Amino acid sequence: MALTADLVVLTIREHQLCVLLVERGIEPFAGRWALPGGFVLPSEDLIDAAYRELHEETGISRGVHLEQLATYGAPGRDPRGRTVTVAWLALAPGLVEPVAGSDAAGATWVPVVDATAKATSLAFDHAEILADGLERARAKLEYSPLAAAFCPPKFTVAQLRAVYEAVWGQSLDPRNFHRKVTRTPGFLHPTGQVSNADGGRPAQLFTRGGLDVLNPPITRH
Amino acid sequence: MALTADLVVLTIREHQLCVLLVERGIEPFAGRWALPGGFVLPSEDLIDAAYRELHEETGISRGVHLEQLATYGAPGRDPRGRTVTVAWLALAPGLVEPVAGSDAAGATWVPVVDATAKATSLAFDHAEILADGLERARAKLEYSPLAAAFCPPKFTVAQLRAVYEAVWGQSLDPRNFHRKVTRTPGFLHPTGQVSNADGGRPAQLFTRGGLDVLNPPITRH
DNA sequence: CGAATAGTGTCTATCAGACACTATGGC
DNA sequence: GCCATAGTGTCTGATAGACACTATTCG
Repeated sequence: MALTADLVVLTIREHQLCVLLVERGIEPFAGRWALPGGFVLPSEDLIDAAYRELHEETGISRGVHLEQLATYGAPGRDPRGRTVTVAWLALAPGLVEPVAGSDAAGATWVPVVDATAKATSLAFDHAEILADGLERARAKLEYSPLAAAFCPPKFTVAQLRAVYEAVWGQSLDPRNFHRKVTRTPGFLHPTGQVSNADGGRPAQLFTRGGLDVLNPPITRH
Repeated sequence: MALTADLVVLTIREHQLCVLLVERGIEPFAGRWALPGGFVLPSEDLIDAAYRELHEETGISRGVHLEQLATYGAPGRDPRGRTVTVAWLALAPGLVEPVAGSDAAGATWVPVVDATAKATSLAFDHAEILADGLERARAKLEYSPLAAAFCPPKFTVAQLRAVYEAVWGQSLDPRNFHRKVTRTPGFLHPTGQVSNADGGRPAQLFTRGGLDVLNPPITRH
């Protein structure tokens, strides 16, 4: 019984939700796009395998949210034989560049709209895993402060709103959003610094607060 | 690499949330309580293994909600060697009796207050798995119509409320609860029949509606 | 009748969404 | 001044929770 760890790594680039995909260099599915991943080592904890693969593909090892997604083990999912994969969801800030110098022939950020449109061209059952990961991410933005995981350590309310808009694919009222997130105690921690990167009035910079459940949630429409 | 399926099977008995536990007959952890489970067969789908184990322990094969919980694979979790387990959450109506004639030395419904109090006496990492299952069940009652999975095919609003009260461990206002669940379109489907089992005014009997997400949710205080 | 449970109506505080308005920067 | 973005105030409709009240059965 072979055990692997596969990763749904999401980030925001140019206001678009993107997923990290690799082009497979070997059979099966050589030349096809796949989620990054690999075998779990014999005495390695499952989450350590996920962190290791994440580091090998992206070069990053800190500041990334990582949570277990689900486990997939349909008997025919790998033509080489029985392989069970534990899938993980990782959320990375937008500034991360994937490294091509690893075992990934070419790791690239692909907009999820493109990836899901070409879902049938993904290797193994990775289209299903990707869909589950997207659903999990979209749902968790509502009731957890997870959106901040897509932002750099210090960020503005507008940056945070851009995350919600990219993940949900819908625009939100900037004024109501601002009021909502700043008046949820523990969600954001003000730094006193400002950023005027966008040409308008300078915006306050925040860091992530210690909250882990949003109550009331940020509602999606 | 050994792969197993373990089950957190919950039900309501006498207004108490109970979990199905078995007494282990063999080493390791012989004589200790454990979650029911067993090995996944070489060419068996993961969910089929979960259904099979569930059937072997409880005799039931239909009308049970079953969903994947998480996968646990810490290197030292099984003293016999590397074993990864996919844990499942099952919710059963209250009338189910466990069968003792299977490979389980003795499967019993244990109130979760007792099971969590004696958490350290559970085999393997089953205390952690049980805690995760309980947390999942409690959270899902809020935003899904899952509570009906604890009820027989036809049930009253009071029975449904008893599920929420047992799982959450808090009492709810019967009048507001009634208004809430009956005015959420698609949650409950009226049958036109009544039940007068409780001595007061006869109550309407409902079946589960087709809804799969409660919006707005049933809030937990 | 009283006791018990089922079910409805109503009040109030709160909140999401819409949107007018003010604040503060660059050009 | 003009434009863009940041941030606040206010109105309205919806809703959760508290609880008075009516309805229907049993004994």
